[in-house]
Amino acid sequence: MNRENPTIYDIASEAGVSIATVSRVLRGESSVSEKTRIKVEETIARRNYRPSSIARGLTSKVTHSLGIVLPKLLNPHYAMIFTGAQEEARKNGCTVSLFPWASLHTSAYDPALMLADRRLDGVIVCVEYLPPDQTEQLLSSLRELRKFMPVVLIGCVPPEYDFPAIINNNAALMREIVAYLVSLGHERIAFIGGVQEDTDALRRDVGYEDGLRQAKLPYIASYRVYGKATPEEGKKALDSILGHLKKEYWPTAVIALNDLVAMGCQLSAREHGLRLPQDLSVVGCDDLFCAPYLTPPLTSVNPHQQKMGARAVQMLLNGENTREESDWEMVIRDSCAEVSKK
Amino acid sequence: MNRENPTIYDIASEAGVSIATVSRVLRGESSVSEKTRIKVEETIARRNYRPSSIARGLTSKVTHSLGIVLPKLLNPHYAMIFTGAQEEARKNGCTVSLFPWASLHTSAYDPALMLADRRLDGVIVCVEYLPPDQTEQLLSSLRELRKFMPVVLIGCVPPEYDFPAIINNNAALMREIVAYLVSLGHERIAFIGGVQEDTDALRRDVGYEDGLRQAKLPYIASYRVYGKATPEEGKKALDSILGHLKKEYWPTAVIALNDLVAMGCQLSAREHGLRLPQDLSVVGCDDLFCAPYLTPPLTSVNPHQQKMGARAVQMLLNGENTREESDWEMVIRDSCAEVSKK
DNA sequence: CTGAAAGCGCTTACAG
DNA sequence: CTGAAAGCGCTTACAG
Repeated sequence: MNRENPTIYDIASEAGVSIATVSRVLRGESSVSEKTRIKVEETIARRNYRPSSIARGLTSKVTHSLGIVLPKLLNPHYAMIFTGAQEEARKNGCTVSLFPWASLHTSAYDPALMLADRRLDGVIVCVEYLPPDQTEQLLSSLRELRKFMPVVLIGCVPPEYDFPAIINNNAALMREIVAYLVSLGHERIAFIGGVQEDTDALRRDVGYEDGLRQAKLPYIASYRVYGKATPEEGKKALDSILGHLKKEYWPTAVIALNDLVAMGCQLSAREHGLRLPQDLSVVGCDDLFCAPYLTPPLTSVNPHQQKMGARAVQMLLNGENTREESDWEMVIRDSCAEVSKK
Repeated sequence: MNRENPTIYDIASEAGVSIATVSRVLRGESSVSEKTRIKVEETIARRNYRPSSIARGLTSKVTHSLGIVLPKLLNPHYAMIFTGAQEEARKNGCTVSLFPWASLHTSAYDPALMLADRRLDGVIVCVEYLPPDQTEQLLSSLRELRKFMPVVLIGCVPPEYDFPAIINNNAALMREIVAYLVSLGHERIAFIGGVQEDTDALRRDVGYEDGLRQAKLPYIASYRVYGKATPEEGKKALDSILGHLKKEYWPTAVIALNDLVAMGCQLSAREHGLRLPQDLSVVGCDDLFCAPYLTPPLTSVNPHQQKMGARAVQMLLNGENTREESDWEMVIRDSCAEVSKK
């Protein structure tokens, strides 16, 4: 492997011009004569010369690389955001690097700042639940980071975060889901998932309760079970509802925090001998690729993740400093049924 | 936003030392006296100084950033590889940037070489099926790329690719799956998915046919349907088998190229009134997170994607130039049943 | 143990 | 239209 690649000096001397001229044809400046441009381009091609973006970054202060901070890539929800961001970045000649969320809030050696070292052109941070004490630390990390590069947040961003952001209107989303289930005749609607103190869960609870109120349905505490947004926890949660309540009080519908939780609920329901969707309607959120292939195909809310990712990149690159609400749509499949009349 | 961050000069002058000394404490050299080290560290902390990795990269030739080229992040299979790579990279102080596969083989403006510009410390390329003419181009792109940085390949790498690689032994894997199904009494075993000319499909076909031969079962061409590795194509493929054959010839088991294809097969089977798994056993591959939540929970092959990603990073960082086989294990769930005796 | 100086590979005024 | 020169923010011999 020949790692001795030519530099701008090699090209300049071989083409018989100065490095300034080479730099000009590299950047497509029009002030170069046809003749010397061709000469330079020819030797660039012949030598397979590629200018170092590192050196460019040093002088021009632009690195054409962005960062994205994700809780976990394994949840396709985040993979979709990443993909949207990556595609938009690519259109603008930028790449995007992945940073683990941990680096932002652990008190380990290198907090937010291993990002800062990178001198990125900007970074997208997908926020997720944190215990209160760590929230404090995250915020100050982000403030520090912002001194080095633009930052935009995605997710259910708490109001005290004074950053440009794309936020989910989780309250409105929950209201719509509840209304949909009510329209199918459901009166016992459970809501599963979310960490109790988290902004996300808080906003969802608001919408959930709003929805119930609007339908003149009582809020029943046993129907609200908190937990992490995983299939396992979703299963556990529904297990506990079904285990603690007499059958006549069992919910006829359950709203899951996301599709992962919904998958766990479906499993729990099946294990309890419930027929889906006749005995239990389930609604998820995020509209993962597998939603149509679950049994029954899962009704979910599509939050347009790729669009969010792409929009975040635009905000970063345009220096927009706004707080926007992302849009979403319900995707009705077969996991909800009209409640059966007794 | 104050983008005027201090440089090593600022720190040096404020601490009353030379930039060489600051550089030394930055890199933890022991040859610095306790006293000046403390003095320097104090002013670094006070000014929130972060050395620029860009400038460092220029001098030291090490950028601490890796690249990964993926067909698509939306298939969790690749997200897992990425995650494994990212975690291993992190342990070594590196980040990893995502590059779309397209950039490697389209004849667009910037072929493989937008990667080269980045002067990465190495890049992982996950290979996937390409039409023969593009294969040629990919190979030459990779050879060019390799002049700039170490490259390791992951996947079903064709033998003519003379690169360090982590390869899947797809033939052995297929043999094991066939043997498993045979042990359940199956004799009519279909195999769905894969692009016919592709190395991956080729290797799998070898294993599939080996397996049949070993069980003294005939190879029946109608049971082998090619197609892209998506749920939609998987469904179409099984639809066509079930549509063209009399019921008595329907397969009792189907091996899907991957879990995505398997999901489509399950759907097709259900639509044709087949009970799963009694009437049709299904085996997938990749062991995606949703496999346990499909109906029935899908038996699949886990290829240890995170391990592959991590190993690839090690090879890159250690300059290992080997061709390794990745290991894997079958995860038996409930999607396969003994074939029902007539 | 510490500093002066060269160099990494570019871009960007500034002259001409 | 083109070149000489300074500068981007570091690291690394080389002296001392």
